Amino acid sequence: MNIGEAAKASGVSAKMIRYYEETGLIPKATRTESGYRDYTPSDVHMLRFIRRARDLGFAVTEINELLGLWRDTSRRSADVKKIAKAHIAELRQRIDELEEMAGTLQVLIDGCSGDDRPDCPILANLQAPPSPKSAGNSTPGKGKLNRHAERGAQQSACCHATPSTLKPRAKRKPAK
Amino acid sequence: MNIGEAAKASGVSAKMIRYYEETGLIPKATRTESGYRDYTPSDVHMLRFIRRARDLGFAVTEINELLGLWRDTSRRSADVKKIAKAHIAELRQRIDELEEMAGTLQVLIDGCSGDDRPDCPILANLQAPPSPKSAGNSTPGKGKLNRHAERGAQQSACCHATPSTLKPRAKRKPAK
DNA sequence: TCTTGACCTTCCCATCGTGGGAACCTTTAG
DNA sequence: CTAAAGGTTCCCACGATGGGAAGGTCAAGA
Repeated sequence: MNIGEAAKASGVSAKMIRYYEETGLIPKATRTESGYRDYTPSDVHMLRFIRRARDLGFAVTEINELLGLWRDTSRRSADVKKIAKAHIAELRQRIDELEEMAGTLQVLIDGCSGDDRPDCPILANLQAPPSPKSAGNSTPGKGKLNRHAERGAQQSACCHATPSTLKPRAKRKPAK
Repeated sequence: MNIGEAAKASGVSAKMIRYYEETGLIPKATRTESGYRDYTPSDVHMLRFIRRARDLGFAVTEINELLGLWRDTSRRSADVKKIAKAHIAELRQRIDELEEMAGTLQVLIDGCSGDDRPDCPILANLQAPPSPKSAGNSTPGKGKLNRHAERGAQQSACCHATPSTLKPRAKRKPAK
């Protein structure tokens, strides 16, 4: 079947299928004489696996590891569990961060009259947030929340014969 | 003071200060004779406002609206509250999505022995997730979680004299 | 005075996963 | 035979941020 049909059957868009192929997450599809990609039901199965993993929030690099284990019938479930646990920890961390934001914001919203008057605790807080907690905190600029946190953990030193580096295409140095 | 000092004093990196200026979130800084950007304590105040709003998860477009209200001393607090409420709704939605992921994943993790055997409910679920809920669901490919959801809500039709479009540099629409 | 190092400037690139769209080729239905 | 639908590659954009190169500026110490 062609890419459009595979997309419909798997829930992964044609664009993303090409992208996954390009980055090496999935093997290169075979081609028809005219150059169209051709997919088997087995390929669709794999795409659905990927789709589901994305729905659970796994990053593509993590999915790459999961796919390796999926294909390896002599895998140890401990390895799978380890990845899943690392991922859920990340999810919970993000949840915590968002909840901290939401909690603070809710307090401010509750304190805002929301009428025609200009006075607003929301703006007041943005303008001059109180020191985070307890007394004696005199370094207001240091308490970073690290909201968009720690995304640099790419190099997972995995090594199941990592596909083709899993890095998006070229980077043609302009030879300026 | 120069950009490095302003960065230190506000908690916003020099890179981001230049970016905010470029996108029109903040007005263009005055320059010294030699071309260095020059900041007043008032500018730093504004940068701290931005920093705090980012810490609460507000997107730059939302901060743009908040800044407009902040500067407008005859604002209505209702307008501020509206923005904050819209934002908290978004936060809670993201939290819900993440919690759904984490919940599902936790169940799978709990069911995984995590030993040397290959059998693993995590992989099994990725491979063939059960129908979302109740019986009779025969359209397994349709239940999108919409994880990276609805990000297209840019056009907020705000109109407090939006700075310089707030879009990062060029966009040269090919005049189609 | 000269040097050095720290800082500034602009400009480009990368991230991550996804979509939009142009330009062009192939398949299929009418 | 033609037109539409859908395939192909290639480039661009998003959002917010960081890295870094090439070159100018400033301040402190020899």
